[in-house]
Amino acid sequence: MSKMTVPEIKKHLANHNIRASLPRVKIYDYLVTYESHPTVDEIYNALVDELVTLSKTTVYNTMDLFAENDVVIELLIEKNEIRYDADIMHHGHFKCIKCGDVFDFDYNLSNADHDALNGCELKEYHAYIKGVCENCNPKKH
Amino acid sequence: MSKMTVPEIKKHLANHNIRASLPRVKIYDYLVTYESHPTVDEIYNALVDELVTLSKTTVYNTMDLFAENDVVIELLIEKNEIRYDADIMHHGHFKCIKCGDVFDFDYNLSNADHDALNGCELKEYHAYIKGVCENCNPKKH
DNA sequence: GTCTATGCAAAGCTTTTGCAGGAGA
DNA sequence: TCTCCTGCAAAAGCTTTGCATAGAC
Repeated sequence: MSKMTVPEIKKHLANHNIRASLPRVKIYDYLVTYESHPTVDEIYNALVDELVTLSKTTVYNTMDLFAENDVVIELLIEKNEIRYDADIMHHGHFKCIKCGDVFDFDYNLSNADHDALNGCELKEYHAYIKGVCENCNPKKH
Repeated sequence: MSKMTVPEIKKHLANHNIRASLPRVKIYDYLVTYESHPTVDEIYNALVDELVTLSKTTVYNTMDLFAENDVVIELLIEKNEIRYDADIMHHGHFKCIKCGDVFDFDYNLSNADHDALNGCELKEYHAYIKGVCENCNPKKH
């Protein structure tokens, strides 16, 4: 059950100067459908059954292309691990250290007190919090 | 010119259940002296002239130990790159995409609007901003 | 003296690169 | 036809592991 139709995905990619191809459309579809902030490995494993000739090289190439063209954001939360988010709106990420799931949350870092950055040109805001989510929290009521 | 004396460093490490050794003291001294948020490679290269038998294995082991015992924070700003910060107080990092330098700035993510995290136990706050610093900004006055 | 840390060498992974074949315009 | 994309194989590079020696207490 996708959140975007294939023509919508094609148009969205074209708007970001990315030509459509089967791997690119399927990868983008996977990202917007599951919103699971997957790694390259997870994307590859999720799609290789359907796209039997898919290679990790293509997934790496595609994710780099998507990131360069602002179609996805690279999430750096755990070391030696890059996750991808197709929601490029300004938001934060919460990672549960028990179940490993990553949730979105709203915040506004640009309102924060960062006078030290006067004179700097700010381009990208990133924020994440680690902790224990409601489902994993034994204190939940 | 160090910001902490060797006895102070030894005591600080001991307070965090870390035994002193020459590599550990020198690495910690390097972190607090230069505040440059270095990578393992940069730490190794900076110290190997003085500690001629130093190995990267030791730097890796030491940084993992420091991170586990809350003596340093791991900064994940650029993919495939881990930087270390001996300032474990809650603060944000600004990385200049031109010169590559990383500066600290104050902020308070805990004041942010993140109702979505009600019920979650929040343990670590991380925030970073990328942009162009004052020195690299051609528009500076 | 005992236990722990160091550091060399080798292994293990992830990621990148080179390139030939194939798909799309 | 021409260009770009794909994906196999190999290379590269960072990080981890095993283990014998060295050092800390």
